[in-house]
Amino acid sequence: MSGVVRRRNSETTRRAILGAAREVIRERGGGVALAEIAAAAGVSKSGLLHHFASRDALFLAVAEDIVEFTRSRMLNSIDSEDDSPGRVLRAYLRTALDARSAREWFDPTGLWASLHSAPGVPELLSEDERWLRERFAEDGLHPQRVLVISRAAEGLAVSSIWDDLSPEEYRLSYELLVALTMENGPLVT
Amino acid sequence: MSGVVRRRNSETTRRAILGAAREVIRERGGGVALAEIAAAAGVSKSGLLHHFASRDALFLAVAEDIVEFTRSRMLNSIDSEDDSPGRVLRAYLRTALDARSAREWFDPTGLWASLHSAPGVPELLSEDERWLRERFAEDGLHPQRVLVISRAAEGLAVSSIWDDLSPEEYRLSYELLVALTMENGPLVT
DNA sequence: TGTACATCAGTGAACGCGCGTTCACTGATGTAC
DNA sequence: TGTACATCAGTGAACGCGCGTTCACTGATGTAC
Repeated sequence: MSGVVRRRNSETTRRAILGAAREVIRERGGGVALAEIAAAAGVSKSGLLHHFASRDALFLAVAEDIVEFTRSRMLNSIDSEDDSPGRVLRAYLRTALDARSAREWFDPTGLWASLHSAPGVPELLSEDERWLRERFAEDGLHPQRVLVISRAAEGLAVSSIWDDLSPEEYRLSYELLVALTMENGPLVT
Repeated sequence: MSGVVRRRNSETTRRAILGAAREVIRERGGGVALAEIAAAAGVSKSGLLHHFASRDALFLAVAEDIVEFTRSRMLNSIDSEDDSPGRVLRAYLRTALDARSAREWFDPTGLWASLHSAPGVPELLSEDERWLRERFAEDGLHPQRVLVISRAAEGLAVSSIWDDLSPEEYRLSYELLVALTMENGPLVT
């Protein structure tokens, strides 16, 4: 066949850099040097720049990578047996409040805040948020519930990282939010 | 009297620098140059360094300033006529979700995330959060309500800045949270 | 009142270092003939 | 099969710039006598 077979696999290196970048930015903040990311990916600084033209380009790519990954994980997390109102919101809770995800979305060094400065990232996030709200709207749950529960999930995710929240308190909060999706109708009379 | 009268008022300059720092960091992110903060405060870079020994020292002072200011504003915002359960939480909602405050606490460039890297700041925030939780606990409102409402307020504050949330939607959310403090008892049966 | 000295907010220039970006180059693999 | 050439992932050294920090200094105000 006429397809080009890459000698050292370019796509693999690219993904290694993206993963390393996400990890290192999360751990050390948005101020990290590219050299540090490159080292974590097992490539030289020039090697990194070969795949991503600039710091901004890398940061935007990281943001896209996370959004795409998280969105698909949420969709996969929808329980196909579950056909009562709130199934999408429950999948969101599972995804967003899973310990790993929480650290991916919100984190002490401000992963998102760091990425936010790269051109294109704010637009990307707004669009993702809009998409999410639409899914929730189709979910059959009373709007009051969607609003309170989704915001509380976000607040909880933030707090779970910044403040020191005990695991029990965290689990309790999570279960309370899930329980709120199991009933329907307005929250206030 | 024997008190020292300062010629160019040191305290005034100090406060001007703190205010300028908060403003500039919020607008341009935690990566701003000290020169820019100094310029906004109407002082030379050396002048700034005369008051705050280092970048880290300045950032910690800014965090302390915001915490102190916000805490006192919340306390002042407690309605003395209001003696039903949830008065503290309502004061918190007023303070945290006031447009100005929201921008002070959470903001697109990650004011807190930026400050977070300065030594001492994480401890400061944890301690403030703990203090706040204690006030809420004394408030007479069912724990489920405290938990969901306070987290939702945080989530809403974050979202109001990062995502483009319409003013109506914001107001609606705010009023819903306040309404939730006006009833009592568990949220789920 | 005058004089000598101390204090201290604020300055400007210079230093040094870290980091993003550039660039010429390597060497492994693929293609044309 | 062999030879000449193209492609391209990845490298290392050097450049240049921005920025935090240092330092010697200024000048206004205060104090001692």
